[in-house]
Amino acid sequence: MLRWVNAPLQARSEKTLGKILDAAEKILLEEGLDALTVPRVVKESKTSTGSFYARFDDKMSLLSMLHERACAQTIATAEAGFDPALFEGQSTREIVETFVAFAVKLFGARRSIMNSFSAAFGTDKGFADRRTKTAVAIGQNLMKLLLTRRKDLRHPDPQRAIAMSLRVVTATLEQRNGLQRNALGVRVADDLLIEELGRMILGYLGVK
Amino acid sequence: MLRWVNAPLQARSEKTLGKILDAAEKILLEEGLDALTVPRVVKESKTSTGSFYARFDDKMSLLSMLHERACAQTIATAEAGFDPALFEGQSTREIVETFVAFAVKLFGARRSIMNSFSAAFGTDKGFADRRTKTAVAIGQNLMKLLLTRRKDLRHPDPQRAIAMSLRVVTATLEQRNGLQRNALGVRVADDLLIEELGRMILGYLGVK
DNA sequence: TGTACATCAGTGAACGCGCGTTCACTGATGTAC
DNA sequence: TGTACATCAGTGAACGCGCGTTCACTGATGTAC
Repeated sequence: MLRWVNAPLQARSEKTLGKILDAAEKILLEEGLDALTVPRVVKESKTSTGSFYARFDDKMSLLSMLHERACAQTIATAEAGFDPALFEGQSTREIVETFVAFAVKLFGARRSIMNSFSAAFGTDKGFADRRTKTAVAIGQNLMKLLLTRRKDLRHPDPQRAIAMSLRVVTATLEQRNGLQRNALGVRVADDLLIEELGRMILGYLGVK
Repeated sequence: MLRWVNAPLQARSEKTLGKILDAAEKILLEEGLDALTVPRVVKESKTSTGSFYARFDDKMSLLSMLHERACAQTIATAEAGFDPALFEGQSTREIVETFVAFAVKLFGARRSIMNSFSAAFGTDKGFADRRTKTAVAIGQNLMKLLLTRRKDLRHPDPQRAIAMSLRVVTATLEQRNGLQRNALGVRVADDLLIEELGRMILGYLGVK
């Protein structure tokens, strides 16, 4: 599973690995990918360069591991959150509204680590593959949930429409994060964004 | 206007400046911001480090100038393309469809230079300001055009809806560019994207 | 339980590299008389 | 028109810096008998 690290064999080094990962994640979250240098991680985690390279083959291994963790967590969240059993008795409209609100909160609460990796996507095969895998997994879960309400969707091709909806919602939220609080002059409030995105997606899917 | 360059006084240096800008733009377009180093620009433009620093105070000045040019070009394009006079006699539906198709082509043809700058947005005030200014300008022009058809829009707050539509369309296309050809496993074809985005926005605005 | 030794873990100075930038210099252009 | 000189333009070696990474070393832990 954790293929790119040299697995720790003693509790001591397990702890060091944890400290390194925590520090790296913190730096990534607070200051972005550019600030994530090995000297910085080492300093922040109160370890040493040698310890770092005893755990990771190179800097890329650290990035891969962080990305893998973030992807796995995201997939797990989607699987749990989109479980059809959770929505029994609720209207399709409510499902869509819940999905939108959930997405807004997820992207808004703290900038996802995911966003920090975007710079690496063009270059590296591993990152692109992991990102695709994650997107597909989320898509499949949302799809599975919404297709149980297929008869409530008036869009001629519900499957395509669901994929498109996911794409549009995540893109809008990602962009909003990137722009920091400045898109069209003002940062739109969460409530308003949820309302408008909800309206848009409900209309697009043709929810009765 | 070109505030951050030391203006060339002879035709000779004007030409050198042009070569530097062309090379920089090419590198940015083809290989992204990371590849844009001063040694690289100097080599590609067949000039020299000294020439570079005779024109630009520092590397940031080059980036600012490229960004300024791209923003100005984008604003000019929006002003020309969203001129209400161009759409006389056309239905509101056609306007929206034209807008979406135009946006897809614009982002798709060649990755906009704009996307290359996203990494610098968080850090630098100048970039953020310029980007905001550009977004506002595009928004105002689209707004001016669509508000001439206000009575055709059923959305309770057309102004807000237009701003939201612009945001969603650009975000979706930006994300598509970033993901390179890999979003939900497959890159959606232009035609299909135009169709679905068009359907979504038409429905959202409530075009009759 | 105690001792010897192999392995694991941790340290931090040092290296090579490519970056942004400077600078001493040579050559081209414009200006004054 | 010709000459002298100031200024503009261009060159490329060299500098300092921070990065990713290596390595020789010390200390801690586990294992064998």
